[in-house]
Amino acid sequence: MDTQFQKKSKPRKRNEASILSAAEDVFAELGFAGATTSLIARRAGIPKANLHYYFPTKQALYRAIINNIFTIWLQAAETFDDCDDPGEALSRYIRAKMDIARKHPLGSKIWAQEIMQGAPQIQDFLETTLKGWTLSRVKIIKRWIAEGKIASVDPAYLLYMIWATTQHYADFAHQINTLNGGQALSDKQYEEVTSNAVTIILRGIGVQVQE
Amino acid sequence: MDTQFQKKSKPRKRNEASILSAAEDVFAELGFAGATTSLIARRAGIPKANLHYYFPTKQALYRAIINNIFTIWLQAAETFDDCDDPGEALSRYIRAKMDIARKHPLGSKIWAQEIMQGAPQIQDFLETTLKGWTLSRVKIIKRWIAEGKIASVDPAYLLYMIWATTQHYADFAHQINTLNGGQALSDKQYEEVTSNAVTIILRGIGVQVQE
DNA sequence: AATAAAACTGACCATCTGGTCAAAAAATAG
DNA sequence: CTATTTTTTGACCAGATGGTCAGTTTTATT
Repeated sequence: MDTQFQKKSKPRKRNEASILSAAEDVFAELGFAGATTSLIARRAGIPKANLHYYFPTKQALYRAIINNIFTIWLQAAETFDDCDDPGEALSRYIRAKMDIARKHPLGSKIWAQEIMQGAPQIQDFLETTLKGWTLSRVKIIKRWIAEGKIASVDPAYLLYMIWATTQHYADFAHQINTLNGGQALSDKQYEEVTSNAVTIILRGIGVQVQE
Repeated sequence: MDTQFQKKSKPRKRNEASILSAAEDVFAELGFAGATTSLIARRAGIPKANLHYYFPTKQALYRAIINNIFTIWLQAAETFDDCDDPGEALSRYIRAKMDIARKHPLGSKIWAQEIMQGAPQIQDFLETTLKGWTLSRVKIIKRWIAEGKIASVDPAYLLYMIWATTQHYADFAHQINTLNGGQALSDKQYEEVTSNAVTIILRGIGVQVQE
């Protein structure tokens, strides 16, 4: 029987889920090189040999997690649509990115560490999907500039700024929490921080924004 | 004789320098947990036992590097002075940070990984020096707002945005280079990117900026 | 209940880890 | 040049690492 269409068994589903979750934790905390399969197994509550039954190598496990991160990345990417109103399109995109930073901080950290290490696992993604997406958005932003809808700024640099700001709230959450009296940002604070980012960036590129 | 005032011998100076340089490389690339003393020693061109003669433990070596990063951080911090003109003060600070991001990308990456891992080595610095510095700058920014010199934004969130944008160019240099046709940003591009950041942020908080 | 397939795991392995040490070599001081 | 201090290093250690495997237990199917 073709295993491709075989339903995943109950224990497989349960264990793969808890391994992936533990691995996300550990990879975010220690990076690929620093993470150990025995620590991941311990956090997942299973023996190491069992982990290797589901994911034969540390690399395979890491790649599975990288795949999840891509999926999330693509979801946010889709919110940047070719809209007539740059203010609406950009504010929707920034908000989507801020949302992801809050909901998936571990993925963001793993991504950051991958890039810092020279993207050994995701270089092809950068060169194909990310590059393609960026070029198409650069075109849209250029059109907005040509139509006089936003100030003349280099589109790529604008995107970098959006990425920087939004990912910062995931990657540097610990630093922000420390400055916030040791507390994570509340829902209200996070909404403020999001509005703040949207406002500064939009006003920064000359888009009127109602407060 | 008091060794504290003893001049460092020639070999000591030479070796400590090359070890620190190699260690900065490796820690930035692999994080504290992932870095190995034998790899650092190999890159420094000395046997591992010799490395441990100068830095008894991996921690001691790491702390020495963290100390260097603090020094650099403080240098940038000083450029944010209590100036009458927010535009001038902020643009000077942003430029200083961008400069550091370019000149010391490894330090920035090590800092980023420290924070992502929950700041095991620098928590006290965050709670004392960084917190104190931030509070004092928040006061200055609040005064600017009260005087109507800049728009009403949360000062802390403004600082986060500045940190995010400037550090991004160090931490995510590889991603940016990939999107830049595999080339590092040229001097000219880096100047553009810096001006772009200054412009968007200043305009974003309602400061006129001449282009 | 019988069978086949999937899941589990203790014990094991070669290699690498941070770190030590004693003895040799090089640098420095008198 | 001699004596002393500093530096260098191969060999070594106990523990951890990623990964394997054979045999047992659990689950699913009939």
